[in-house]
Amino acid sequence: MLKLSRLTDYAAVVMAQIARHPEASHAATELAEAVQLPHPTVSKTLKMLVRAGLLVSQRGAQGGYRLARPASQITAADIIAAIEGPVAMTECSQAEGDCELVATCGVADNWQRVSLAMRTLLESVTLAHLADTAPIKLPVQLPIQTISLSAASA
Amino acid sequence: MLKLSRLTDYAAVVMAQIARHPEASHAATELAEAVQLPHPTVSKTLKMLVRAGLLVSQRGAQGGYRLARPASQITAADIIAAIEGPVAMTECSQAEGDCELVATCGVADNWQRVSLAMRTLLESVTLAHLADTAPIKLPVQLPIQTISLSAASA
DNA sequence: CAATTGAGTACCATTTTAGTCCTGTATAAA
DNA sequence: TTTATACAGGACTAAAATGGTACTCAATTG
Repeated sequence: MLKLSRLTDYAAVVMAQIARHPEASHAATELAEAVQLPHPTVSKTLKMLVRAGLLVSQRGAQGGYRLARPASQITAADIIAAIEGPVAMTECSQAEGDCELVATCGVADNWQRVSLAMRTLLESVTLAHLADTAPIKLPVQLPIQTISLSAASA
Repeated sequence: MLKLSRLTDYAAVVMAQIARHPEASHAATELAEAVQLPHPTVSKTLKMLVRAGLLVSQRGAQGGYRLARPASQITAADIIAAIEGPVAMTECSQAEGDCELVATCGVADNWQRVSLAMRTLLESVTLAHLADTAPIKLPVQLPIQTISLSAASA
């Protein structure tokens, strides 16, 4: 289904929750209650987000998590990458790209273009958009024509 | 990584292979050799593609598989859906949509919009594009602004 | 120093995915 | 009509990813 993993889903929800109160520090326990998810799982997710540089953590009493930068500067692609690794539709879309079938494959180039277009789409959606309870209104203005399937230099 | 499953990847490769010789009937064995993949796996993939209506099969001697319609009328989304089910980024993006967290989630609507934009993107890429050994040149002209994040009626 | 809260690690259960095999059935050609 | 070819369907197994839990350590505050 080309679905996000459940943890990624959680991550988005939690990030949105934090983004709605950007001033405060949010303890894992508090967040877990707010989003109605098991505490250890939320905690795990938060740690991944810290490691990816999307959140900063403060230990000790009165500690908790805060956004590392404004919600408008955190993208859906960032969140997905934090949990699942870089957005890439196929083996060969990744940097390492050690697929032994490249010779007989014949679709690698084109998949990579599609993959790039998807990444661009996801990079155009910010946490501020996601956290907004009202449906997003802004036109994204994706320059998809120039990116997706013509001369991509990847 | 928001990655395609390996079977989906195979499906795309096999479909492209068939698309390059649309006149002939292609036996599973022949295709397996052409793309250098284990025969039973290719066979399984082919069966799924038939069930999804993307291929038609012919039993008996000289039988095999052919495209059910021109390559230009089969999309990447079709192929993905044939193997993985409908393209949907989150639980709640699907028709059934029985996620109990909708209340506390707060990002469902917006994820659905993103999901829809991705689906549109994948629907704009045809098998003819994928099968083309040269990088795709055509501008896709996705009307993404009107679809992705503004008033979607889903 | 004690209470709070995050960090790290290891582990287990479940689910999904991938791959194989076997038996049945339709078709075409000899 | 017989035989070889080739798809159909389903059952089964193995492997991997995923999700979830538990436990211990480290840091900060008061």
